[in-house]
Amino acid sequence: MDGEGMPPEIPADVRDEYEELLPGSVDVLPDGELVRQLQRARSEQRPLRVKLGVDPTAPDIHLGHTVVLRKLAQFQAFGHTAVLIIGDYTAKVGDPSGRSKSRPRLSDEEINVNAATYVEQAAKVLDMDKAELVRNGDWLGPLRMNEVLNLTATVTVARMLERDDFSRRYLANEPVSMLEFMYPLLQGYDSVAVRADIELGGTDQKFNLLMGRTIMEAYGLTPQSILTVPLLVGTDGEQKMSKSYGNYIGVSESAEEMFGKVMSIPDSLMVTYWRLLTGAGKLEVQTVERRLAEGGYHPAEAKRDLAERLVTLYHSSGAATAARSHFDRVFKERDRPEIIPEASIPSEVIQNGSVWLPRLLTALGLASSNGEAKRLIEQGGVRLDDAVLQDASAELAAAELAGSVLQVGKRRFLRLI
RNA sequence: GGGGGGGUGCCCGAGUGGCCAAAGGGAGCAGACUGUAAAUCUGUCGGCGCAGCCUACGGAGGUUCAAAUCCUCCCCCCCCCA
Repeated sequence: MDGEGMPPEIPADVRDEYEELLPGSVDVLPDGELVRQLQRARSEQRPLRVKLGVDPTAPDIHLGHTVVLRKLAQFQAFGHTAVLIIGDYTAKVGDPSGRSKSRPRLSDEEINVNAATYVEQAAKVLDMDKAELVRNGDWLGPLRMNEVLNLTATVTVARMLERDDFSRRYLANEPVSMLEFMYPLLQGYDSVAVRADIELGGTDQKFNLLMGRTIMEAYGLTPQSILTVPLLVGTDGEQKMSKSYGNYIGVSESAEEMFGKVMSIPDSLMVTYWRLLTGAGKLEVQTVERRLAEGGYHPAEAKRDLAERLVTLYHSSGAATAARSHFDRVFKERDRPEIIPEASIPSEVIQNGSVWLPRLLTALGLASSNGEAKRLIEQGGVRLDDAVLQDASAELAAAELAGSVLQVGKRRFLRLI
């Protein structure tokens, strides 16, 4: 994971740069090309154009996206140009990478909304003032049929089927649409359009990134080199972080939420998160790893530190400290949080001055149906002022509920007013 | 264009006329244990104030006392041949 195949001789003038950019990458291809580009940039006194394409397919950026954004920010820090492509057009095609199914195609409105929040959230990691921000609809939209045909002529079906997920689906008798075949071609054309020197992406993008080289060459350009970063495993510890798997931590989530989600990751993921998400140097990560291995650092404590660090990054150190004490209070001491959201009892659930508990829970959004609410109650998951309620048929006097704290599960609290 | 296979709950998948709100697994949710970790165990897992009713097995009709299961038409996916 730390840059295999490091060329034996790194010229002194770019060594620092190279040794900072390489860690945290998986593939840097072709061999030695990055070093040559860094040197060329230096001798020609021009920054490298470093491309990153993101498709606004979901409204939020999560920590998984930040891995590659951080890498891009590193290039920025060395004076190179970050070219951030919002794939408004490709979002409509839907990248099938790593998926067993084709994605649903999005509407223009969804894409625009998503694109706006993406840029806003990417700014938490990237210096957007220095970045070049473009939308690929600007050049993909106006393409004429004959230009598209020229593009498709650059690649063979056999080459397409080299892509792992295409061939897997093909062999499993699952559909692969022609539209999906277009995706790598369009992404490659983006590289032509922005004259990319380097393209970054997750490891699942390797094929697409390499396709960019083929296509740039076909268009008479110097092919980009590529750098891939690891895919971040989500909070479930199993699958890559993704909104659709529900295992993500969004960069715009509240400090408390973020802290809690980090605490819920499996221990085995801690060091990886430390390495990929915090910006901590190699040495620091190694120290954490060693202390954990030696047993002098309790994993729960290490995870708190990790959570605090991440919250600091996306909120502030004050918010992080507060989130930490909130966490300890609620989950370690099993106490109530200091700040509990308030809600009034909806009038429609009150009948003759009393409320049927399941209906109350549903009305307040603490359960999705009366049936689920009953289940929660019967299983001892509902408390009123710290007392477990187990009678799902209970009728409570509405007047007496005011001021009480309703708790569902371990973490959902609501004060009734 | 011809022939064959298939579409089941969030996902995988069993089920070929009643015992089917549909086996089993996974995910989720709640509980126990704990460090909101892992592993494990228990319960639950369409809706309805629920011994009943409603909605559901790609869609629409039909046969039947009774259909996820049988028939007709349609839609979608895959394979083989052309």
